[in-house]
Amino acid sequence: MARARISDVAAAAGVSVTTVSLVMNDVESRISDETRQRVREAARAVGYAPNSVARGLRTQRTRTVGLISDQIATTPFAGRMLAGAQDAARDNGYLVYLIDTGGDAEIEREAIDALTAQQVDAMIYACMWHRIVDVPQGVSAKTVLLDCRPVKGGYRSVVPDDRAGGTAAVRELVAAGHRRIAYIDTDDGPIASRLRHEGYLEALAEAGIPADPALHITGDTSAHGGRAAAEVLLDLPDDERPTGIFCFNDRMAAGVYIAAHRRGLDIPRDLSVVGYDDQQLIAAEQDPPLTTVALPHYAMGRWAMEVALGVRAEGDEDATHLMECPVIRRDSVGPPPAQVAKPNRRRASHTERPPLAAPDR
Amino acid sequence: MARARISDVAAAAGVSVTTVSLVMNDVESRISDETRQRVREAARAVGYAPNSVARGLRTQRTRTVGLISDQIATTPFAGRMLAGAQDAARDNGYLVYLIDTGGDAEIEREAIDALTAQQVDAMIYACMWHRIVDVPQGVSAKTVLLDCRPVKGGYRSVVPDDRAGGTAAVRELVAAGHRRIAYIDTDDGPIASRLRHEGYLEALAEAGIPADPALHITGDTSAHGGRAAAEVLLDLPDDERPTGIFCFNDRMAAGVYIAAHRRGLDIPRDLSVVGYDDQQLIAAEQDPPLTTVALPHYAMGRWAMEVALGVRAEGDEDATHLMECPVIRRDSVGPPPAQVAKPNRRRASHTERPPLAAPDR
DNA sequence: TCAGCAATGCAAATCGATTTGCATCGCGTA
DNA sequence: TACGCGATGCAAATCGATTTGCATTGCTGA
Repeated sequence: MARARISDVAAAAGVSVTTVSLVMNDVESRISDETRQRVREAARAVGYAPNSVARGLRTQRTRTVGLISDQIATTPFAGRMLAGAQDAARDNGYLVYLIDTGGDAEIEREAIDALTAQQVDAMIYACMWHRIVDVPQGVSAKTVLLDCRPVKGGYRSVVPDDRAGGTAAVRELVAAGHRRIAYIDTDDGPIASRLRHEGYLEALAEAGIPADPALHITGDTSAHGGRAAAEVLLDLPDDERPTGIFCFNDRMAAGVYIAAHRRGLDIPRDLSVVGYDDQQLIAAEQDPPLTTVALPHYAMGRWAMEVALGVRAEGDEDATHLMECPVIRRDSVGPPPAQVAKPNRRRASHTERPPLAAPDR
Repeated sequence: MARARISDVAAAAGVSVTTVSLVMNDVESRISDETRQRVREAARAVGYAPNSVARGLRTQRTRTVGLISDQIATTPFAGRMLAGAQDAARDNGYLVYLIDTGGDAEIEREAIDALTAQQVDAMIYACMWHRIVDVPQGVSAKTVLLDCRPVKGGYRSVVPDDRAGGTAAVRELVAAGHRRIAYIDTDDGPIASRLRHEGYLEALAEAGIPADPALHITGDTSAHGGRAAAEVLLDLPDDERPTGIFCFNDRMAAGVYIAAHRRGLDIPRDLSVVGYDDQQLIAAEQDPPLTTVALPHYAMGRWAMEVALGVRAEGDEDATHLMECPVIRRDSVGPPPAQVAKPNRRRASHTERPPLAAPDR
C-alpha cells in the first residue's frame, strides 16, 4: 500500500490540493475554519504525511544538514559532539547526514559533493582534535567548523578554550597550597599542547610562582608516556620534586598513578594530580578518581549546529568561539605533604629510565 | 551563482535535456559517441552535478539510509558500528541519516516518521547492547536490526556470538593449563551475560572440568564490581582459589587487576585473566595488556548495512546472524602457578568485604 | 437591480530530474 | 520513384509538493 499523497487528501476532503497544502502548512487566512477542520480530518483518515523530497524540490530547502567528520570511530569523545549537534538539529526539525571521511581527502571531496547534490541546507565540518584545517573548496558559506579552526578565516568555528582550561587546572593545585607544580606535556605538538602550557604558565604567574623549566616534561600521550615522564619528575632531589602534577591528558595522568603507586606514593596524600579531557572510563575509574578538566564536546556540537542552522545569532561571520572547559573535582588533589615525603623506593636507581627527560623546548 | 541544471548543459551542448540525461546516466545506445562526447564536455564546462532531490522524486529512490540508534553518545563501542555501516553505505553510493533517540520512544516514533517522509530506501535499527527489542510500527520491511533481536521475528538482525565468545575465552585458560577457572559475571542480567555463561560452561565441559558454582560470582559491571568479586574469589582457601578468571567485561577485568595487585599477585604469573569487549583504552592499556574477546562492532555494522541495501544476499528474511567474536591475545594469560602461591596478604581478613558473594542463581 | 468588494477556493506553473513514445533523417532496395 | 528501416534525438508526461494569480460566490450599499 503506497503512501497517501496530497491529492488523496484533497479527494477525501472534497477540496483542491492547493487547499490541503494551505491548511497543512498553516498558511494564514484564505481558508475557512470549517474547511480547515475537514482537511485535517481527511489527512488523518488517510494517514497523510508530506513527502519531504517533493517539498524539498519545490521549496529549495530540505531541512537537512551534513556533518562531515574526520574520525568518528576512533575517539570516545566523538559521541558527545555528535549528540550535541544531533539534539540541536532535532530541536529545530532538521535531519543530519553523517559522513566519516577517516581523514581521507578524496573521500572528503566526494562527501562534500554528495551532500551538495543532496541540497543540504548547511554543513558542519568536524574534527576530533582541536586543530587547524584547510577547508576544502565547495563547502557552502554556511559551513561551521567544529573543534578546529580554519587556516585563513572565512568560517565560523568553535573550539575548547584550552588555555583557560590549563589555567583552571593549575589553579586547583595552587589553591590546595602547592608551589612546585609540574606539567607533563605531549611531544606530539597539537594546538592544545601549546595552549594548555600557556594556561599553566599563566596560573603560575598569577600565583607568583616562578616557572621551573625542569618541571615541564614531555612524553607520548599514552599511559606509558605519562608514567615515564612521572618517573623522571619523581627522581628529582627532594627539594626539587613536584608535589602537584598537571597532565596534558587523563591517559598520561593514569600513567602518573602507576608510577606513583610503584613507589608507594599515595594520591593525593603524597602527590596531587590533575588531568585533562575527563575521559570516560579513565578519569572517574582511577583509584582515587581523578580531578580533571572536561572537554565541552556536547556544548560545542550544539553550538555548531545552532549556528549552522542560523538559530543562534552570532554577529561575526568569521570568528572562533572559545568554549569553556569546566573543572571536574574528584579526589586526586589534596594539600601538599607537610614536608616532602621520602618515597620508599623499591630500587635505588632506575637503570632502565626512559630517555624522555626532554626539558622545555 | 546558482548550481547548473541539466537544461544548462543541454543548452551548452546544443541538445535536449533528454539527451543529457541519457548520456549522464550511461543509458545504452540511442546516442552517438560524438554527441556523448559533446554532452560530457558541456557538463564539465558548466560544472554540472545532478540534483539528488529532483532525481529522488522522479525515481522514487533516494540512495539514502536511516540509522536509528538508542545510544550513540554514551558508549565507546558505537563508533565502530557506525563506521562499519558508514563504510558499507559509501561503498555502495548511499548516504546515511543518523538519529540518536536516547532510548526515548516518542523521539523514536518521530525519527521513523521523519525518515519515512524523507523517503529513505532502508533503515537500520541499532542498539548499543545486545538486547531484545519491540520494533516500533512503521519501520519498513527493509529494516535491519543491529546488535539486537526482535521480540517476535519478522526482521533480519545481527548480534555478536556471545556464547561462542565465552567458550573461546575460557578455552584460552584451559589451553594454558588452568583447571580452576572462575567467571565473574554481571548481575544486571543482559542477554550477553547468560550467553557468555553458557559458553563458559561449555568450555569447561569439553575439557572435562566440573563446574563449581562457587566460582561463578557476580558484581556490577564496573571496575569496582570486578574488584569486589575478585576479592571474594581470592579469599577462598588455597585449594579452591581460581588460577584463571574470565570476566564479563574488560572493566571488571581491570578491577581484578587492582585486587590482584593489592595482594601482591602478579598477572599472569600468579593469576591469569581474560576479559570481554576489547574496550579501547582499557584492555590494551592494562599492565600487562589484557587478553580479551573482541566485540565485532565494525563487522556487524557493515553486515547490517549490506543486508539493508540488498547487496549481501541473505536467504532468510527472518533470521538472526551471529557474528564471531575473535580472541585478542595479549599478556594476561600464562600457565597456572606450579602450586598455588600463598599471596602475601596485607590483612588477615577483609572485614570490609562487600556483600556481593552471590552464588549461582 | 446592480456595481463593488471581501471571502474563499481552484487551476496551473514550478522545482529539476527521468523516461516513454514519437518524429525525423538518410540510405538501401524493389 | 516509393517504401521500409535503422539510427538518432526530442517533446512531453511524470514524480509530489508549493504558490501565484484568477474565478466564483455572496453580501452590502446606492
